[in-house]
Amino acid sequence: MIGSGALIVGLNAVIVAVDEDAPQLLVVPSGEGAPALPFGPFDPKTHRTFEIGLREWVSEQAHFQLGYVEQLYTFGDMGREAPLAELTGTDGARVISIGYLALTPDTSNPPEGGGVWRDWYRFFPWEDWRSSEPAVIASVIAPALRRWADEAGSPGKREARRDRIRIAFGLDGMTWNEERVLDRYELLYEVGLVPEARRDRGEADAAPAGMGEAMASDHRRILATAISRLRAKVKYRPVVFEIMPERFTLSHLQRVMEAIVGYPLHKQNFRRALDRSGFVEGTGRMEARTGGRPAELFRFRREALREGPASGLATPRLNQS
Amino acid sequence: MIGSGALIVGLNAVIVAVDEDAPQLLVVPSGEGAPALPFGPFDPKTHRTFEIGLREWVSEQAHFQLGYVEQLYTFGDMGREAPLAELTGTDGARVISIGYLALTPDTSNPPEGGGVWRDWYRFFPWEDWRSSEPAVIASVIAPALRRWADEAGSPGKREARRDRIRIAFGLDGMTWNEERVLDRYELLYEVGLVPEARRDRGEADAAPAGMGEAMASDHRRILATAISRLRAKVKYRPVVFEIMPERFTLSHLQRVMEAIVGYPLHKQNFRRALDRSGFVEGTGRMEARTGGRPAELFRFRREALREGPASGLATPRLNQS
DNA sequence: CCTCCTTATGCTCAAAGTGAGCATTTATAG
DNA sequence: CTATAAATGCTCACTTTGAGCATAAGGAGG
Repeated sequence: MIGSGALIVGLNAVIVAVDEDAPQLLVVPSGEGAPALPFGPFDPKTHRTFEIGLREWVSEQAHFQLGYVEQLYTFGDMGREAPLAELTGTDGARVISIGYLALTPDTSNPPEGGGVWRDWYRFFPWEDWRSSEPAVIASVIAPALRRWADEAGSPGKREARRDRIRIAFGLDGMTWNEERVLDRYELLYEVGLVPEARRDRGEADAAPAGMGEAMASDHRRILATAISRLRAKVKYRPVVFEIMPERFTLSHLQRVMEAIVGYPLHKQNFRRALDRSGFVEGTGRMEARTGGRPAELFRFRREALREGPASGLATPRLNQS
Repeated sequence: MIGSGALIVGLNAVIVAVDEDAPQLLVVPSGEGAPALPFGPFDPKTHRTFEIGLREWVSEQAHFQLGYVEQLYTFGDMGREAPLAELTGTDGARVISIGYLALTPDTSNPPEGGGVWRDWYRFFPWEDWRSSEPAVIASVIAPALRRWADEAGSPGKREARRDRIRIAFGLDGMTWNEERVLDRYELLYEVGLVPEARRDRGEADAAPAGMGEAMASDHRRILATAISRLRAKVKYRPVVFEIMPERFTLSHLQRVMEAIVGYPLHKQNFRRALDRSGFVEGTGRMEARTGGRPAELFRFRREALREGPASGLATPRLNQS
């Protein structure tokens, strides 16, 4: 039973690293089998700030030191308790959780405590447009969404649904906006295309295949929020360098950016913009294992932050194929 | 187990409207005299979501219907309780507050319940660069900050402080970045230049004059967060129209944008960009009371949201004077 | 050593977008 | 009828983008 409004605040961390080709996410096993985001309670008595609390239990639980950390959003919709109860052992109380995004350059360090690194596109297959439009969209998502739009009660609602679909997934001539990760997930959830939706409604039948791996509770929603934020942020603040090693080649940096934004970049134009930004400087050293001409190793110029109105990196989309 | 420290979640609303020349903020009186943001507790038993809770008590307290609402940030640093206790009558418990930004077009509606509309630059005089660089910066802020930098223990720290100052206030050749409202407020707080800093530290001596009106608790920090967010957001999402009336002249729209971003815009270029964006369309009707040639009344084209990758309005800065 | 393949880097060109400012039009106030 | 105040129109030089072609420098295979 809910006491006199018992409230528990949980802290959720979306911990991201990028391993050349795949954006990696730290997940921990949960009771129900579905992976979960690292989760820890906020203790009002001992934690002076949320961030301190977060760093503390992440270092305890995952033996992992967080670097860059940023608050995402506070989730508190009713109905999240049931699935959360198992995770936290806090039956009955209202749980609200504050999501955080953390970036780290090291995936080498396999976190202890049961956590594992997982490609985030495993949870969002429709978000990876690097090689081409993900097949699930045409084969599963678009048809199911259109069916849902057709089922709407009135012609007005039908149009509203169609618009939402067009905007979220860039269908019918609209361009794909990679930042709408959360919009897309919420739409899929509402339409019942992701396993979590069926689970939360207590429905027995399974969601269609190919819709990504489910996560515990509403963690996939939190992850979607994190991806949206990160995809937007790399463009207006040089946060990518938080997940780059000390030295890197420009191709490596490009692959990391592509892994994040989810689409291929035009190499020459990416470099030109990078060059103008002044964010990187050559070290003179070379990386030989490229399989072709050796590439120069670059380094992030921290001073650049003090020079201009620190923006992010350009992401010139590569068109065609 | 989870610390059983009592936790209370409060909801704070930064409710903004723009009255032609001044961005208006809804404030309520607080016990200590300093104005406060409308504040209400989140009731875990009856409020299904935060937003519902927020709308509910705003409509109860201020007899005011909120339109556009967006979550800002969750504040929970320890040390906010003392000043908050008076406001909320919740002594002893740890209070965390979730800040929301709400936009509304109507200031005509003078809110009941003791709330009043106040120009937000009253609380942030140094943020208003519309007519010229605010005098306080050169007369009070810059000298005090430089003094603070000079007092640093080591040369390294001194440089770090100087950098922070340069970046936050755009001094020494750096350009003023209007979005760093929160950075600036936090710097001023840390240095002790705003009344709240002295109050929170229990110091008796007053902060320098001209540093804006203090607010209750950490409300000025929340307001700074809101301004930062809004200034950034108008540029990448057409949220301005949430505070515009149904019909408006382009000059009116420009004045509202200027009120928000805090600097003057280049009229012709602003219009050209607006025109290209397709966000507005002429209605054919005219507004006569301009004091010069009558201006056409325009209207927001909601459909525009469905056409492009909905961005915001351009803010071409007007240089010189 | 020579040739082919692969990835890194350089450079060019046209189209689009920006920053500044001059020029016209249409009211209102003497 | 004239001076003023805004609203609108339009130009021009300069940057920034979008697309691609061209060259350079390793390794692998003959």
